[in-house]
Amino acid sequence: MNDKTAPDESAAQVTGGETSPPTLKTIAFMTGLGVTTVSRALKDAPEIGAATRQRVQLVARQIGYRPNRAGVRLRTGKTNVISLVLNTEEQIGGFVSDLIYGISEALAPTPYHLVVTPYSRTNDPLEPVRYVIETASADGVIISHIEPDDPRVRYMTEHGMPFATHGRTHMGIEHPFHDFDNRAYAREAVQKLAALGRKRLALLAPPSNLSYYTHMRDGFADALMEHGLSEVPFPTATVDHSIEDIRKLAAELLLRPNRPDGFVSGAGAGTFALVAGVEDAGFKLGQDVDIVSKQTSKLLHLLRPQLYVVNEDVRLAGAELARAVLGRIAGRDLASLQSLSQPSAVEAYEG
Amino acid sequence: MNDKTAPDESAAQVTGGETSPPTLKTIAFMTGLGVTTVSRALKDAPEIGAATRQRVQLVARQIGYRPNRAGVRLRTGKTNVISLVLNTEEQIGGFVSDLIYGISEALAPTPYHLVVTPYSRTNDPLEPVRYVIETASADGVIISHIEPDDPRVRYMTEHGMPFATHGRTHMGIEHPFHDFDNRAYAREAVQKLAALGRKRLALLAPPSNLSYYTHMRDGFADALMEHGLSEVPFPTATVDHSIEDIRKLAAELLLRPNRPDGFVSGAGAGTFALVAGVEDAGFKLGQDVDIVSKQTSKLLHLLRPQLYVVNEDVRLAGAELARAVLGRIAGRDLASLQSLSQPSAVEAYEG
DNA sequence: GGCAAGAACTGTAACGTTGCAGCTCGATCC
DNA sequence: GGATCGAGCTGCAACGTTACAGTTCTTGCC
Repeated sequence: MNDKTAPDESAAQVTGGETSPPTLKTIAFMTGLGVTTVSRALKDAPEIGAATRQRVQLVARQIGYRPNRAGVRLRTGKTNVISLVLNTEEQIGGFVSDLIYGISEALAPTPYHLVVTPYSRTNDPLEPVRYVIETASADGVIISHIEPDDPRVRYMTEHGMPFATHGRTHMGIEHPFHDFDNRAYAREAVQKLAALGRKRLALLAPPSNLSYYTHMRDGFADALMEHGLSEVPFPTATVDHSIEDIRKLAAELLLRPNRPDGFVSGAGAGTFALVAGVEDAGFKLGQDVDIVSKQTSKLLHLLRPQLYVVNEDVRLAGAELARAVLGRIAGRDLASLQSLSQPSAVEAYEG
Repeated sequence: MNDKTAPDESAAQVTGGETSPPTLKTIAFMTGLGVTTVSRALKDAPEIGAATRQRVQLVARQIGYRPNRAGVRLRTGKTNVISLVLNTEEQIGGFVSDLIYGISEALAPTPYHLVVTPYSRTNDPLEPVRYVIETASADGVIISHIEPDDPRVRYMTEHGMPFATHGRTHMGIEHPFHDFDNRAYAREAVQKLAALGRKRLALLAPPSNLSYYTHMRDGFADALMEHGLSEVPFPTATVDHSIEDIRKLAAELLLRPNRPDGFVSGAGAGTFALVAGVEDAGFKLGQDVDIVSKQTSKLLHLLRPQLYVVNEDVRLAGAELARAVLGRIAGRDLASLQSLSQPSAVEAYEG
């Protein structure tokens, strides 16, 4: 009956010898069915009888069948790959580690693999995204360092590539994202400093081209107004500057006549530099100056217990981003794929 | 002449319309050659005429031909993937980020993609390796957290899977690796403390099941002997313990009668905890106690300028590991695929 | 009894690539 | 002049999968 499938080396699967991984053909041979039937049965197609379906699935499970990724990919174009696009000149810190852990844990129970696609600042940030799309090497993409009008978002939208962004855009394109509410963070931070009696605050802001620069700035400005505080401009420094730069700039700022008595810091590593700068200038933390900082790892209170911290859970962000791209690929409703994580309350050291 | 290849939709490539990526067929049609010839010509096969070869390669370059990964993989089994196996319960810090940057930069000029394969401590560490081998989902593997007798190394060797390890084994199997010379580091660290007049040293060691535990311990012990110093056992703490644990244990240690006056620390994050513990116990860094620590990011001197540090370049390690697996895949000589990175000199703070 | 309908299954072809076994044709040899 | 050779090219088949277009066979209807 099975003139075609029977007499080839699939029989070897059963009779022993070299064990190459089972394929549909193996199962077809074992069950006496056609390859097509097996394929359909494994995907719960309705036109396959319930008994057959169960039988095939049982055999498949028993022999540890796993669809061949290359076969599926060649036939259907589905790669089962999510590409994480990373800037390899990322600032210091465990940020990226946690993001990757979060993503890969979320992908673990799915058939998706995580591929890291790097680019360096010298390259066009669009380059890796173009590569993924041109070579169709992933079903979905995750990007970070989002700008309000982000060319990558435009490009992927135009080319129908599902993606999720770690940060929000403001360009009239709706898309999946996850973001930390930096506006709320800045407000909380200012409120804390106000409660401590601080009057003249400076902001160690993100790079001004990124979306969350605006969010953080807005929250900062709003809260200043609300509490009747004034801002000491700290314009040239951003969390992306080198440690040495931030340190020097902070020290200089504190030696000016109208020195700040409080800082809001947008990133943990920047805070290390900020503290050093404050102390270089001869001021004492918790006495002359207070600092509220975000952190992604829990080291700041070991640096100086006088710091006030808000924790940002990047691992969670990774998991949310993974869920968001997968949801997009599955065609789920956009609203459920956009999430904003609220800052925890400002924490003082409790030793 | 070309009854088979000519009249299909490959023509559409040239005439415009929907642009699906070019394949061998496209080039075959454009050059008037057979698909096989084009394939051979692109790999510089000797049986293709020099003129034809150049012509084909020119056309391929012009239209931006890229081999279809799924096609190649299905046909040859070659995945062009390197899998990085990671423990998602990794200690804090940018360690993994840097490793990934190093690897992906080294892979960038090659056709290889980097896939991150996670596992958590609760799982069998062999599981991800088995997965990669059973599904043949990578051409090479990179693993870290190496044990002297590592089951993953044995497994991959037995199954002929190329790999490189971040750390050395001692099990009679030669394989590619990159390692930081933790023995030399510990010796340098002890020497520094001896020069500072310290007499009773404690070691914040790696987890005792890992290879570099032994290396660091040996270097530590050798140098103690050499300089006539004594060890204060600090047995329960390892760099993998939580920050709170290390902190508490360090404080306790310092309140014992025979307290240490110097520490050698095996990891940056551990040093944060160590410093806190020392200060909890009421001792002063640089006065009552000195600490020499490894670090992978440059934050320790901002934590306390009194610390002595040795830098470990993890990005370099990543690049070396990538080179090592690729070399193994290419069948290169083992000796050239094993590298040991020497610690930089101990650095004091220069503010 | 003949026929239509549908349930359950099937083979073929194709995705893009490469190993293999050819084929053609001009040059060389005896 | 016919056989031989090799350079240069070719089509076929296969890797594992799935869309598509059937093919059987049972069942129910008139």
